[in-house]
Amino acid sequence: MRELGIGDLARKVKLRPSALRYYESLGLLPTARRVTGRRVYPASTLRRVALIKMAQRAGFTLAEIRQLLDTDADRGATKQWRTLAERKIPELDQFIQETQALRNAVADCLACGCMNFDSCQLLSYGTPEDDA
Amino acid sequence: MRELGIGDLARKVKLRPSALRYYESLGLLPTARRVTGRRVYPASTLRRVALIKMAQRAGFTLAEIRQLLDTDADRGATKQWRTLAERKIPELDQFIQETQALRNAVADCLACGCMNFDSCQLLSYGTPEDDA
DNA sequence: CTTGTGGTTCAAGCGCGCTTGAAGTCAAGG
DNA sequence: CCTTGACTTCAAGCGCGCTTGAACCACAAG
Repeated sequence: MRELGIGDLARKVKLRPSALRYYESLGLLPTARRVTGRRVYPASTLRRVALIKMAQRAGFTLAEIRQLLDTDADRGATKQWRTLAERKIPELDQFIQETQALRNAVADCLACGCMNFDSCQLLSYGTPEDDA
Repeated sequence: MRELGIGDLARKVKLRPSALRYYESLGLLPTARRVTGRRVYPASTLRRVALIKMAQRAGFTLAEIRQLLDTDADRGATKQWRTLAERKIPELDQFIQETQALRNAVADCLACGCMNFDSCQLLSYGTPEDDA
């Protein structure tokens, strides 16, 4: 199976066809080949949608993802992508750290037997004593 | 400074006063004490807002965070919070893994000198060969 | 007293990421 | 032939997380 209809693709990537059309309209997916008016996708689209979903989970907006994926492959795009990527890596790092902290906090808090997250004695990070 | 007005609090936590009022309206923050009609917050609110923001970044909805923080501290709430927390920990773990993967992918891709994320030779993960 | 600053409530609006509805096209099956 | 069902386009709608605007209130400085 080297090609997919929009329904098949949607089922595989667990999105609705409408979402895929929406992505196309935003330039997140290249304009699909049409066969008697219907979209037909190459199998490689699976990978692309997987990337989109992953980036999305990591907090990129669809507009940013569009830049990352560089659908139109225009001349300056490579540099654009590099700039965005360089900007995003430290953001991702910080994000990962924070999420780790939250995960551990939740786990510790469960272990300590406290009533709820807010009242847990173990938690102290993240309280801004600092700035004005 | 043990108590804060809404403007002070907003400045410290880097949110707008409107967001704090909104949180209160959702039950995310306890109904603030009023002094001649105006909200006055104890310093502990800083910590609470920090928790809210952290949980939010980790992909919890405000409704879920409300449950985690258990504002109303009702009888069954402790169990509710534990259930939610237990459900969320593996989600957070998976999320962290995925974000790590993305971070590394972006970094590798930058290093490999490819044109863009989609065309990078190094990337192969995340392609669903599996299910129907 | 007046003006300014920063609060209050409430309802409406906005941006994002889709979804839904209306109206139409096409291909296969009974 | 006629239905069924999956698709098409386009515009409008929705839920979330706030923001904004209108109308009002309270205290402080000039």
